[in-house]
Amino acid sequence: MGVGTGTIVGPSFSPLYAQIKGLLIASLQAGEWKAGEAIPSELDLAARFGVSQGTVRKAIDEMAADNLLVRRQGKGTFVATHAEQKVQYRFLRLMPDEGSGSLERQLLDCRRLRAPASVARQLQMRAGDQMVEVRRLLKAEGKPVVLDDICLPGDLFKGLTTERLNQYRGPFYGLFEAEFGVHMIRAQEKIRALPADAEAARLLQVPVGTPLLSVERLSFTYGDKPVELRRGLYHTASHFYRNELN
Amino acid sequence: MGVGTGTIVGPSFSPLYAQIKGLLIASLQAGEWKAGEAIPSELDLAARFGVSQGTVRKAIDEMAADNLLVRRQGKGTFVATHAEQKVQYRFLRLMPDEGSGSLERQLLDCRRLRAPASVARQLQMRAGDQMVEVRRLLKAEGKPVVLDDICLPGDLFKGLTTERLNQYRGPFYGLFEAEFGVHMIRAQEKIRALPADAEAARLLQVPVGTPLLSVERLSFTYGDKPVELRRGLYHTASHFYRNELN
DNA sequence: AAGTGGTCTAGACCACTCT
DNA sequence: GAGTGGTCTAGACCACTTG
Repeated sequence: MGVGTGTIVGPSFSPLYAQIKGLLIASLQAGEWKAGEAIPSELDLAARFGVSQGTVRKAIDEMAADNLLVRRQGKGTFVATHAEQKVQYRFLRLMPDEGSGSLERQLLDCRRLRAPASVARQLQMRAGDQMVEVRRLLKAEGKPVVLDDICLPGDLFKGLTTERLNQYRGPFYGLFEAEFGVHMIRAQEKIRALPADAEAARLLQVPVGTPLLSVERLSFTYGDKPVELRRGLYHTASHFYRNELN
Repeated sequence: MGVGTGTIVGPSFSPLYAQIKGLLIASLQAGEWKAGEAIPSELDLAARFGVSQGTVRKAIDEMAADNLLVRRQGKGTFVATHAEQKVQYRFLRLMPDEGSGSLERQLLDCRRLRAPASVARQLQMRAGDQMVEVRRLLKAEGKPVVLDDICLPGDLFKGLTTERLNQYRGPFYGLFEAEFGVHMIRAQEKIRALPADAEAARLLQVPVGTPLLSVERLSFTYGDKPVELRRGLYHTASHFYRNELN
């Protein structure tokens, strides 16, 4: 196996289960198991890595806590996916004041362009590299609620077109997994209150100057690689952003 | 011990470690160990409950993940507290665009009144029961950034006065633990964008109508009992609300 | 019945803190 | 050196799913 207790000078200690976790993440990253598929059983993995079941278990436990894997008793352990009913819209915190609140999608725009410096920096690209920009509305009962502006690295999303986006049922992140092999596993958001400018006011059908929630999201895939920069404007008259603090 | 595998009709199964966890939470709630104190060692608890160390371990692991306890290798396991440097402002997600961003507190008001119906309902009190209302500003480099309006049940916070609040160093939640034995362990927030009304505009020193982040927080103590309703108005010109999605 | 994840145990040893 | 939490093992048995 080649485990050891860490490097001579290094961060002093890396337990076996953490190393197993690293190997499993590398396999996910390499696409050895695809989104929604089962990974090998704990006993199989224990045999493969030459450790006990308990050690594999602890590695998988952490990955399940990180939402990288999903355990299902009696069935197996599966690669987490955004394309299933249960966790759909995992990253969307918008809730309606009343009602269930299913949202319709309306695509506004999808085009390729050169990344401006500010976007390139956050996505760790070079300024001028190709990127894809998608703009869309989310509507609740016909009324626009969210205006999204999504920036993606061009090299990872080569075949992305308006048609592909319109064909696909379910959230974008499901499409990104299935068609481009890009899994969003983590994101950070910066939230502010801003007045609607002319364009946002027109698209969201509110007066210019209406306070909107500005949600700037940077999403990461395996290895903390940033792969999406998204700016949402939320009209919070009959919806709110829900957050749980622990 | 009286463990068993659950009731005849009930939710079909309750593992030992979950029962241990329940007993430990009950002890916390009863005040057997106070905020910041050490609880007994894993071996002591295993002996007390008549189970193996591993079972106690799993119970404590979950409670540490829930931020109820803090493990410190070589020292022991401690009751989590809001009154220590490391996790200070655990529930405050406001970040400055640049700089470190230490905040000064300015108390505006602290008075007792009868709870209006809307507040009473959320705090599970009866309308007309006594409550305490605290209002305060948070300032960064002299400029007001947050206007908080805090509602607390009167019966739990009997001796709470302007003086006590002003004397105490550190976050309110530290005071609440030390003086009133009330631990906030979880909260949910509803966030909207709203225009500043006349009073908010005056206190936050912004023009009337300026978009503000409205953060409505309901905080819970052990047993999912709501014990604080807080409404914050955040001026997000040079600060933002930070959120991590997993 | 076979295979999966889930629980529980008992014991060994390691890493860290304090005295 | 003694006491604490942290890791790892091996094995038994339970709960759940599928054939």
